[in-house]
Amino acid sequence: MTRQTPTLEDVARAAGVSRATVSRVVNGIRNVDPAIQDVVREAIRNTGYTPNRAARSLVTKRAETIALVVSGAGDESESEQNAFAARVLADPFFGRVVSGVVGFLRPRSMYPVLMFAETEKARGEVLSYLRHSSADGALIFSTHAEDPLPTLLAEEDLPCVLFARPLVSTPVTYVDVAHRDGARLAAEHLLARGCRRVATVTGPLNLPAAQDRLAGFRDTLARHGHPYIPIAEGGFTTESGTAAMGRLLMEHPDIDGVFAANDLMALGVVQTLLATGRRVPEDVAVIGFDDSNVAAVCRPPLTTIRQPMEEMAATMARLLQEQIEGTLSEPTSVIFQAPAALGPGVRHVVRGAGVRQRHRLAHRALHDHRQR
Amino acid sequence: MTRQTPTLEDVARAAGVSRATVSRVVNGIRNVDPAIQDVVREAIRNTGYTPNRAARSLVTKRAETIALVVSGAGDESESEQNAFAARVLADPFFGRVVSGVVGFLRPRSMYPVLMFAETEKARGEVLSYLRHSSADGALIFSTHAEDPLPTLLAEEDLPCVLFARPLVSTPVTYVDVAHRDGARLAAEHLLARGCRRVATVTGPLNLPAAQDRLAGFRDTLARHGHPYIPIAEGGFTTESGTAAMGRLLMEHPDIDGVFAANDLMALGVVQTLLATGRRVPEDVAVIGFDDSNVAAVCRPPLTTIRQPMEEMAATMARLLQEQIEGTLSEPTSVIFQAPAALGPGVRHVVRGAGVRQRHRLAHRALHDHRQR
DNA sequence: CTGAAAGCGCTAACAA
DNA sequence: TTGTTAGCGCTTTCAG
Repeated sequence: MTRQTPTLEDVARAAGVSRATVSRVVNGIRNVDPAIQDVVREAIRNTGYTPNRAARSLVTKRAETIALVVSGAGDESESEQNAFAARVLADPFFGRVVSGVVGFLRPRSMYPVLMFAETEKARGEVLSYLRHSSADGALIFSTHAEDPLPTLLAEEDLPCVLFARPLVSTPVTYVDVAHRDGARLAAEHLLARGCRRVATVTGPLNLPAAQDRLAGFRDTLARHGHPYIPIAEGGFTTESGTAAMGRLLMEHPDIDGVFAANDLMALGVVQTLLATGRRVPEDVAVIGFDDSNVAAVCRPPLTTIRQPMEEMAATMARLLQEQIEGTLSEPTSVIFQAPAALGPGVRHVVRGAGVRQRHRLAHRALHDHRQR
Repeated sequence: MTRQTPTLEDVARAAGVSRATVSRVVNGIRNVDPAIQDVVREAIRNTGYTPNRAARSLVTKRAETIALVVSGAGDESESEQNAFAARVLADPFFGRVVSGVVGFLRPRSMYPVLMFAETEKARGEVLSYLRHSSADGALIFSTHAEDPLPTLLAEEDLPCVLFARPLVSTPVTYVDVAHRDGARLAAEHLLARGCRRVATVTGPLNLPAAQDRLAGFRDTLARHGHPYIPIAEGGFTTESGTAAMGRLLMEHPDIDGVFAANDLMALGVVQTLLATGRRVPEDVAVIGFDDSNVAAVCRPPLTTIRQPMEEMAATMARLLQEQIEGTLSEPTSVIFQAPAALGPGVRHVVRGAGVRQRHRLAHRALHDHRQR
């Protein structure tokens, strides 16, 4: 019934040459007579041949595929797994990331495989997937600070690139944004607006990103004569933003400016402010930090610090590719500047130029690490 | 350097049996002495063996992988390809779909590979990917009515399931929502609110979904004594909603109720209404149709017809699986009811129960089709 | 119930 | 420059 897909053998026969020769032209290896190349290419066209990935992968140990892994830390129960996936995927953050990755992969005819690694078992599957070269490497997006996956991958020298600097020091390549600089811009924005009683809703403080945004915000305000800043910790969700703002208002009802460590929380903050009869931004100015793109659909328009998420994701893919090809031997990090943008869709002058930094690791530390 | 991953051979040696026997227990084939099974399983545990997918796939012609394909119709230029991908991925619709698919796949330790097929070349790649069983089947999400991909797949009997009924009649399985019923609920909602001068912003009218939503809306209103309904065609984006509402107001400034054929457009509609000094919903009531989940982050809360997107996507995965396993021979369609929900997060009483329908195809039509 | 043997389609030495 | 050959790791007849 189902027509067989043509093999190298078929092409070889059609072209009157050996399999090896066909293989050579398919893989663009020189040392093939140009005339024969033409004949072979013609035969390929006639037969409609395309290489069988499984067969090729079996011998080359290359899948020409990369894994896009969303990983957590815990050991969620079966029932919580779907919820985990749903939560991550529902976040607009995800679409932007995939978009950036796909932008890099597409021209290379590569396709990402989507994996989740929030349990011990799932991590094991990711590991064996990579060990078998079912994927040549992984792009890791952790939702928890203590995610063990990066270390597990690094221990086995499996190619991977992280989104965001990991909490534990692991010799691994990552891409991140300059959180402190972004937070500084947020602080300056509020000050420039004339806010004098500012507060911040932070992300989960065990996350480096959340810490850095808080630190950058605090430092800037301190430098401007505001040594004490009320803070409330949130969980990067809209609901947590709503709650956190409620707590802040309880203690400090006269707040006139708020920096929310991400846009979803900023949304929650705005909702609480409106619900308590305050006007935004007349009474209280709010600025977010752009992980998602909710700022674009928000009324009133949300002021936010723009992260070049797509570019960051594309850069991750590029670094992974270099790692797979062996072009990149040492762990590297690329830090993007987060340019300020007021409101959604505002054209920003400062492009987010990536600043690549060599990550020098003490030999000893690396060694110790390998010893586990 | 890189430790070899253990093979069947290794396990066989450790267990003192042949490769074939190990393979049998790995694949759960009966007719293996229980005692030997234990020995083998122990050896598997000790060696840390996991099957090599490429090798297995080479012989079984099964990849245990499915493709999640976002396909367009046109033949976009190179530069437009990224834009295409970005547009689709930015839409929250996408996250919900992936979430639903992953919900089905995860418990089966399967992972989807993400593909785009908006050009001739990309379609070719998807086809050969499936022909080679690099993926066992495809879940297709078309963004255009004249997408040739479903037909191409059907012609080669490659397993696939579509999201939404295709425009051209193709013997292919699909999952859809009862657009007319949903639109009817939207109409009834507006009438119940007391609206008397209603209008609608439709989707691209070459899409069956957009046609059906329009038809359902019109029919219901006609039945209630409103034979004429102003309409403006949009493109399922926020901007197109803004523009369409502007056109409607130009001709009919006294509109007091609007049905937008999706939420993104509803957002645009609301923005135009507010911008022209109208209050929502006091002056003009707006109801959307939920493709994305923007309704949840919208102020004022958007009233919308809820589509059970995740369940629909999960059902697509299930149908594809059945097709791959050969359990499902004939093309089938599953139509979900779209329950009405007022505002975001409102618990709806009517669950979206899937109504499976056999899709009876005239033998002759099918035959003609196969002849191309 | 178990093992031996023959490939799946491809690449990569190694010869010619 | 080209062909021959030996596998990659697995499943699957076919004997035993």
